[in-house]
Amino acid sequence: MSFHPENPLIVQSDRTILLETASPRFEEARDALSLFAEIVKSPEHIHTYRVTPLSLWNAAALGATPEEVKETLLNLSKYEVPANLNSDVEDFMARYGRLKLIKEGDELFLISEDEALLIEISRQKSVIPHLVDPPAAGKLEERRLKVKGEERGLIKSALIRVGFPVEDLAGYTPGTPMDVDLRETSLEGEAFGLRDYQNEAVGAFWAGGSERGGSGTIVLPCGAGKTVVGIGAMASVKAHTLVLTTNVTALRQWRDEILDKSDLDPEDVGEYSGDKKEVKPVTITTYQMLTYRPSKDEPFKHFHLFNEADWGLIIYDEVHLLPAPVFRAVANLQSRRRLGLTATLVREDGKEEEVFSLIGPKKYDVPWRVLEKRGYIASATCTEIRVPFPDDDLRLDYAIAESRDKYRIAACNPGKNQVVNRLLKEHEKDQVLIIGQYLDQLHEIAEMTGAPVITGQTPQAQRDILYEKFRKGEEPVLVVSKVANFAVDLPDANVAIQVSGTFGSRQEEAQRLGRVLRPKKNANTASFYTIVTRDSSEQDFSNKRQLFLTEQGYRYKIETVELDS
DNA sequence: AAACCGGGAA
DNA sequence: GTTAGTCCCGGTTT
Repeated sequence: MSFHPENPLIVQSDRTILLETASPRFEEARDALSLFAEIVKSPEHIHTYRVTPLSLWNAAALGATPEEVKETLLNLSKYEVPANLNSDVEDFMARYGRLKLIKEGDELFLISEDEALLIEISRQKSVIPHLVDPPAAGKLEERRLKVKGEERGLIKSALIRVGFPVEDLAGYTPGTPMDVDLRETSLEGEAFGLRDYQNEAVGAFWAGGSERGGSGTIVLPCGAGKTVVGIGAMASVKAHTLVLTTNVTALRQWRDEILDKSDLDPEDVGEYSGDKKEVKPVTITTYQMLTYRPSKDEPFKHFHLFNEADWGLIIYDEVHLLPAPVFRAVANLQSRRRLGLTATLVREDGKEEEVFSLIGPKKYDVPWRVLEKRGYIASATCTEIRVPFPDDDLRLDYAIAESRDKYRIAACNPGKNQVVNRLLKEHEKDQVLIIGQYLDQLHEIAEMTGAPVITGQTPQAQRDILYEKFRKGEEPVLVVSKVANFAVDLPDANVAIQVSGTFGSRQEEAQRLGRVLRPKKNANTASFYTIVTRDSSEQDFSNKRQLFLTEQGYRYKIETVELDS
C-alpha cells in the first residue's frame, strides 16, 4: 500500500474526495477535479468533492477517458484509490455513448452495440411511451429501437433518469443561413479577437462537425466573456439565432456586444421584449418574456417565438436559471443547435440532468488559474464576519420572535454597523459598495457613513450621477439595495460589503461578487465581505454561500468578532 | 410615438 | 418563510 503524504487528495469509497487547500498542488488538483467531480463543501482547510454519475457523464461527453480520470486520482491521492471508485468511474463513464440516437431519413432510432442494453431499456416504463411499436418482451426484431420523431428530447430526459444518457447524433436543422463574422476591430477601433480560452470554448462547442458539434454548455466564470463566446458560436453556425437572457439589461448588453464585436448591422439584431416585439435574423429575448401568461391556466403567450423563424442556433444565457416551463419547450427543440452559457452547472432546483440532456453536456470550462494569472479576472478574498447581537434585549427579541421575523431581526442587527465602520477604515483608499436587502437598514448605514444610497426608487438620472462620481472617486462609498444584483451599469468596485442577503441564493451571491470581480488597473485583487449575525438563521446559509464561491474558485475565510461596548 | 404609471406574477 | 426588485401588460399622459 502506497502513501504519499505530499499529495493533496484523500479519495474515499463513498465517492467523496477531500482536498487540502494548503497543499502546493491545491490549484492543480482543483482544476483537475473540476473535470469530473462536483464541489460539495468548502470551508477553509479541506474542500469536499463528490463524484456523481452526472459529473462522470459530463467528463465522458467532454472526451475524457476513465483511464485519464483514474490516472488523475492516482497522481494526486495520498492513499490508494478505493477500488470501488475506480470501477464506478469505469462503469458510469462507459455508459455515456453506449446508447446513440441517430437519424435515418426522417426516422429516429436508438442504437447500441449492446443488444441486452437495448432490450433492457425497451422495457423501462418511462421509455416505452416514446417508442414506436415497443418490442415484445425479450425480443428485438432489429438491433435498434424506433423513437417517436417528436420525442427526441423526452426520450433523452427519460434515458438519463434511468441511468443511461444517450449520445445524440441525430443532427440538426441548419436554420436560415446568415452571413456573420467577428470583427477584427471593435466599433471604437480597438483591436478585437477572441481570447485563447474563448476561442477554445467556441471550438469545443463546434467540434465534431455537423452531427456531434453544435450543442452543449460552456462554463465560464462571471466576467470571463460569455457573450463573446456566444457571438463566436454564431459566427461558427452562421444561421439565424435566438438568444435568451435573464433580464432586459442583459438583453441590451447582448445587443450592444453583438453590434460591437460582429459585423452584423443594427437592423439584423432585434429585441423581443415588453417594449419591442422585433423578430430579426438575430433576436434577443428574456426568459420572463417566454414564460409570460396573461393569467394562470392560459398558454404562454410568446412561446411561438421559438418557431417564429427557422433558428439555426438558440443561445441560453445563464442556463442554470432556465425556468422549468422552458425546459418543456426545449424538449421539442432538439433539432436546433443550442448553446448553454453559465458560470455553474449547479441549479437551485436540482435539474442539472435536464440541462445535460436537453441543452447538452458540458463542452468546456476554463481552468481558473489561467484567467487569474493573465489578469482577466481579479483574484478575490471572501470573508464571512460573524457578529453577536449588541445587547441582550435584541437577543431576546430574536429568541422569542416568530420564525418569519427572526431572519429580519438577524439581518438588520445594528451590531453590524460597527463592523462596517471598521472595514471602511481599513479600505479608506478603495472603492467600496455596501449591499443589503432591507431599505431601513441601508438608510441607517447611509446616515452613519454619509454615503449616498441607491435603491429601486432612485431615478435613473440620479443613479447615473452617483455612478459617475463613484467612478471618478469623488464618492468612494455607495450603499445599494438589490438593484446591485442585475444592474449592469453599476461601476466596478474592488471591495464589497454585504450586510444582508436573501435566503442563501447562490445566484445572488455570485452576482454580487461579480460586481467586484472586474480586473483593476492597479492591484488585481478584490475583497468581498459578508456580515452575518452569529448563531442566527443567517449563519445557516453560510455553507451554501461558501459552496458557490468555492465553485467559482474563491478562497473563503470566516472571522468571528466581538463588539465594543 | 414615446414616456410614464400601477397591477399582477413568480 | 421574507423582501425588494424586475418584468410584462395595458392604461393614460405628453
